[in-house]
Amino acid sequence: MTENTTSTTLHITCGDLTAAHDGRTAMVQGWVNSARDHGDLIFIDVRDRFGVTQTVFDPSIAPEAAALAKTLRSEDVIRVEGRVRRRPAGTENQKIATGEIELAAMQALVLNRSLTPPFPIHGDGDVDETLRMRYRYLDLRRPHMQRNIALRHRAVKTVRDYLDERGFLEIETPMLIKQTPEGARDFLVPSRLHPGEFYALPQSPQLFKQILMVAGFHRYFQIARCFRDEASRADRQPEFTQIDIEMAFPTQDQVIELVEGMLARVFDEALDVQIATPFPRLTYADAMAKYGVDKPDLRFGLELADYGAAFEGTEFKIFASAIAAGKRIIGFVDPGGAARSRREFDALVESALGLGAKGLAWIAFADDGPRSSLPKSALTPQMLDSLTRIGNAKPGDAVLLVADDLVAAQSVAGQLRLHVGAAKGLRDPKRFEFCWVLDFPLFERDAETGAITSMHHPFTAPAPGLEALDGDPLTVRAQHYDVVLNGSEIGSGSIRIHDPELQRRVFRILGYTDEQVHDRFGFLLDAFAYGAPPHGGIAPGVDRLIQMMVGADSIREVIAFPKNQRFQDLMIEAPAPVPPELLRELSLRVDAPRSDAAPKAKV
RNA sequence: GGCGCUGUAGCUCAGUUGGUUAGAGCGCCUGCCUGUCACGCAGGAGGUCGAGGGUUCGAGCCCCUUCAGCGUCGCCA
Repeated sequence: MTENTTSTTLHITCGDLTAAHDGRTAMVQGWVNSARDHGDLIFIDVRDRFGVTQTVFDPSIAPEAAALAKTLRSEDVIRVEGRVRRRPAGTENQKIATGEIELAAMQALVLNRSLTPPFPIHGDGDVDETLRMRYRYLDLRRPHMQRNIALRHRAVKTVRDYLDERGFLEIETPMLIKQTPEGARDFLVPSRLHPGEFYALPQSPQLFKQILMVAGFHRYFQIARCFRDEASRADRQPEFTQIDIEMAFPTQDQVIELVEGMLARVFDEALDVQIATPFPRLTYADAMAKYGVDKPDLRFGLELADYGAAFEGTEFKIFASAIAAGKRIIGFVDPGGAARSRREFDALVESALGLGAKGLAWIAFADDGPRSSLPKSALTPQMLDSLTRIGNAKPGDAVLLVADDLVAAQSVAGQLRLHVGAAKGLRDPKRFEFCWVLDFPLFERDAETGAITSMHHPFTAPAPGLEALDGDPLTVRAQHYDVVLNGSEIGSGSIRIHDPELQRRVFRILGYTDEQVHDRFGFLLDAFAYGAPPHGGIAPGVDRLIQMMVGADSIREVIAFPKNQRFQDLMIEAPAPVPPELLRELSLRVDAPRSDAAPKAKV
């Protein structure tokens, strides 16, 4: 048929063929989206990435083509050539961009037949995810996945343009690097040439991007694949992508402004959504006090407050003893909450217990007088007055309170805030509220071992005022910044340490021996000895950002070939055993149950 | 590793207190149909109720074990 195609035939995609081509001879190629056989008139909708074109087959005009059309089924791949014409008046389809015209088929060719797909391709109905993974090529053909992947492309393209315009160089860093004991579990790659030795896949290009600053590249970025062998989640995958950024001689504000501009442009160009800059900035302490988390969801208020003062001298024994024990009473105002029934409050209490609360106290300021989970005798007028003033509660509101150690109380109250906010429909996925969280502690104490560890990583520079390092390390602030969107951390960065002596001091505080430091980070300290510029950067995560932009429930919806919760690729069936010869070549012996003893999931 | 939810036709699901031959919509197959667009109409095929065991006269339903998927906690510098 190609031979028969004259030079005047327009080769065009299904999305591009419009009324502007009325009267022309044209050819479209694509998949059968749907077939409507009316006997002596057959409509075949041809679909490609760009749209759908209705082709019409009339046996009295093109009998061969019409006979072929009768055999077409969903997802067959076809080529149709004919004349473009306006649809008869009244039969236009307003729902699609190409609905004014149709292609009157003269010739048709089946390029490939398709089996009946295991799930519908047109339409975005729910399908079992195992099945979607197994047939990912069909899943990706579906409209919402095509949209998600295209939007991801547009967003990443915008990032590249934006950073290129600002003098950033895109530089690749190695995937085969050295295992270090810090952080997440590494994926290992055995070395054939060095029997018994292993590479690790990078958890991030952190050290390399700092080395690139020492190397004088000044501004670096990379759309970097990172690997972490930790448990999977709806918003986590064993391999994921970051926009890895590093700059020489930056101030914290410069990094922040760069990222704000980048995100604003990405939302504009990929989503046509305007976001306001600069983003609000909170300190870590403020975020914890007002929202109970270091990644606050600013789409709604319900801010936390310390209600301890209202219970000074209370007769309510639980709170009295909590206060005596130095615990805190943290909670928030639930607007209109006085309308909740007893049953609804009980459900809230259950939710709080599920979140780890020891209990939940509630006081409802109802029109006919206060109701409360507290004993009536405990509800003194002063207490009620004090309660309303602390959170600025109004008649008809309720106050929800948990008592615990500061950290636990904030955490539970913060989660309950999200729970109540979600129940009130305040977590609108179409709204995008960014903020920065600053002034993180540099160190924290490991809850299990009691050891001092880096809150983020050991290369983060402490805030100016180094004398603090000589005192209690836990009081030292970090030049660290997190960018947060709707309650999710979407990027984390810092000004780095560039002074080898300071870096050694931090390692010492973390309890590393000189030998450990030399073994793991010797090359970095060596590099710093040759004129390392002050530097810093950030690494926004691509997957979660795109997930939020498209409003998807899972990161897997914006990754072309994701893995399941057990890190399997169900399409290619990875991981898989390898032939014994390969293992021998790698000097490896497998000590695991035979793979046929525990058969893999088959779909 | 813990906990939770789910598993019934190719897909999405219903299935009452344990009781006749397990249903619906979509899809698939056959036929009819000249303006549909998720075309319509008529007919048809299609089931290891995730798997194994148990209780019972009788199990999709109850019990035990197990597998799988997802969610979540631990974990993720």
